[in-house]
Amino acid sequence: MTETAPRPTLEAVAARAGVSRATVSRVVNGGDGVREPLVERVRRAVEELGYVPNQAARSLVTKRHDAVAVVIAEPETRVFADPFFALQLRGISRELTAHDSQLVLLLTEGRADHARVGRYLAGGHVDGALVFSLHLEDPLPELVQRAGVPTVFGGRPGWGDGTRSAVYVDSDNRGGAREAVRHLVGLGRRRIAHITGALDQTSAVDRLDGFRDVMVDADPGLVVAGDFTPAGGERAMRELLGRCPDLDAVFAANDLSASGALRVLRAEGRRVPDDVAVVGFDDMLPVAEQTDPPLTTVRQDIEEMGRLMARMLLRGLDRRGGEPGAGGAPSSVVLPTTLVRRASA
Amino acid sequence: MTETAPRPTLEAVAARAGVSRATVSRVVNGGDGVREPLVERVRRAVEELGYVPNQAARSLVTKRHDAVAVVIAEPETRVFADPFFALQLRGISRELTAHDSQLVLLLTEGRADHARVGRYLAGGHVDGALVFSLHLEDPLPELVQRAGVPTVFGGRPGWGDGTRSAVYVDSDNRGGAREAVRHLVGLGRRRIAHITGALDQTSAVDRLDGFRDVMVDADPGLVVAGDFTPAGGERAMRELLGRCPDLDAVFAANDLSASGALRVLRAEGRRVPDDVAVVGFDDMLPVAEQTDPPLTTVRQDIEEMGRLMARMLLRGLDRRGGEPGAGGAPSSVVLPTTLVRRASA
DNA sequence: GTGAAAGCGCTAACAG
DNA sequence: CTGTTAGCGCTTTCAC
Repeated sequence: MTETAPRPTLEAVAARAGVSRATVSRVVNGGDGVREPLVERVRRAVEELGYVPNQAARSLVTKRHDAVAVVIAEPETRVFADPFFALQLRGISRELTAHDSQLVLLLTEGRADHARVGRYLAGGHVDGALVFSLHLEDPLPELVQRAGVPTVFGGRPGWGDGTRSAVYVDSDNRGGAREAVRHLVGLGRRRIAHITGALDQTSAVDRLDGFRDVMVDADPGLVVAGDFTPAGGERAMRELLGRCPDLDAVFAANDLSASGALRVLRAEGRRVPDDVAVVGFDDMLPVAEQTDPPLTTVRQDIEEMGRLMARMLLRGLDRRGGEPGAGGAPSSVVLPTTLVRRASA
Repeated sequence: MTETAPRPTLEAVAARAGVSRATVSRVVNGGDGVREPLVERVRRAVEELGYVPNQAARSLVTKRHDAVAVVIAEPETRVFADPFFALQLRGISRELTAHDSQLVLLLTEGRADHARVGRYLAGGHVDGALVFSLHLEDPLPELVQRAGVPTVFGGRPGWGDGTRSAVYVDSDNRGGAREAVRHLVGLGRRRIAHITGALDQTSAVDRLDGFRDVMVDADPGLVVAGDFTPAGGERAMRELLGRCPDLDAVFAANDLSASGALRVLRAEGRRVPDDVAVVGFDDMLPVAEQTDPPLTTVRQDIEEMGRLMARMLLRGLDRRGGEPGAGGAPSSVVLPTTLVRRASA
């Protein structure tokens, strides 16, 4: 289990190098304003003792932690099954690493976890938080608000209380959905169905709104609730087929549910895109390119969203240190989407 | 971006409740030894001020952090693409949550990250570490060793220096591989090939050894290196087919590579299992059950491995607090595997 | 039972 | 340039 050697302190290094604690501290933190020979002596002492600064002590006085929490309001099962999170995390991770900040991943599955996460955030472990995958009525926004931790949200938060002024990064879900459906219309399809995402998330609602923008008076039977998973897509597709056997196109709220829909269509002997055209959302390569046929979908740059969230947060944090009010608070960003045509529509 | 209200301190709560800091501290930490009326007064003050203890200050004196680092030596891309990690993390997360400990996920992609992770671990942010997916020559074991952080490894570490005494949880990779190959032999197969995992990981080496245990003098051409990914499985299968067109069975080092192999076999018109029998390793349900045909594979309980790792670590940590030497250091565990028969062999 | 006081290991003025 | 001196916010003896 590895030993726990008592770690040397600044004091010890100072003694060994024959200087004061202050000098050691200076050297450890960049070493400007210390003459070369001393720097060298201190460096050696640090090396010999294997000294590493105690972060708790450091944070206590600096109030900085060089760590950012990423809070995902989903069970691990989903977080790790859905490439969406992987991509977003990759973007975030890249940006944080470049800023020498540590990513701390917090998964919250239920009410009990919320308390723990709240304590963690309020406990001053991190400089800021990146929060995703919010569900309507989610206590998280209020919680980070109360914890007093600077936060950037991934996706527009639903309207809780602390949310009005929230900073977020989102895709143009509604616009992207419109484009997808218009494309289907342009293909001559008339009986266009929609498999929604989890409707307790704004992204799903926005995509549904986009669908309705174009299909103003669509048969209500053509809209079926999914949940962003392949299994949900299968279920929805089956229901759709039962209810409206004459449909000739499907717009699924994301690629994962589109893949499920595709499986059902094939099993039912409907040809794609000849009998039924299918469009997804996300352009998650490992999914969209592997389906049979490859999926026409609305592309959003997920990794870039992650990167942007991190960048906005870090910028905001740095600003606190600098002149107050310089540049003002960052404001939310909505990224554009583009339709990617493949074989399914 | 949310405001940063200055958080109230113990002092403030004490003042408000009209007691000393010591008393507030006692109440906050369980409240034994404080008379009821005072407890009540303090509780109310805490509530009203929204007080949350500052962890940095607390850790500084207690040397506890109620947090455990999970270090995965893989890029996010793989971590999130491979359900293996999801399952293991789920097990860990469950156990840590039950112990009210926070999971801190650290991904290390390259040398630069190692330094950062080393600093993080040595910096005293966590009480212990769970480290996985070690590669041969990986500096991580030595690093945690030097950081002086109690650690449990997932999978037997390769033999670095600090590794001899390392505590780990592993599956019986060699035994499982033997069982898989024997099964194939029992089916009457004679030209049995092996697609290895990433051979810089002990699990892959052990499975290869298991294969060789049974196929003592197999044609060396029947062993091709994979890397635990579906793409690697495809590549290996293609090479195998070119090199030994007469093979009649394949044992793949994990389900993911088996799925790749299956795809190639189908594309090449080989029937599974009639022409070529295939066995995988892991029994990762979302993979093994979805392949066509469903995969016969060696099951290991990955979630349980995670849970066990966490439990062993926590137990070790608790022990430090209690009587020293009680029960001695925990020792490594090797979990058994079982063959799961489906349609592919 | 409760409070006073002494640090945990570090940084940040402030002198010199 | 370097050292001395105060704390950061908390827990924990030790008296009362």
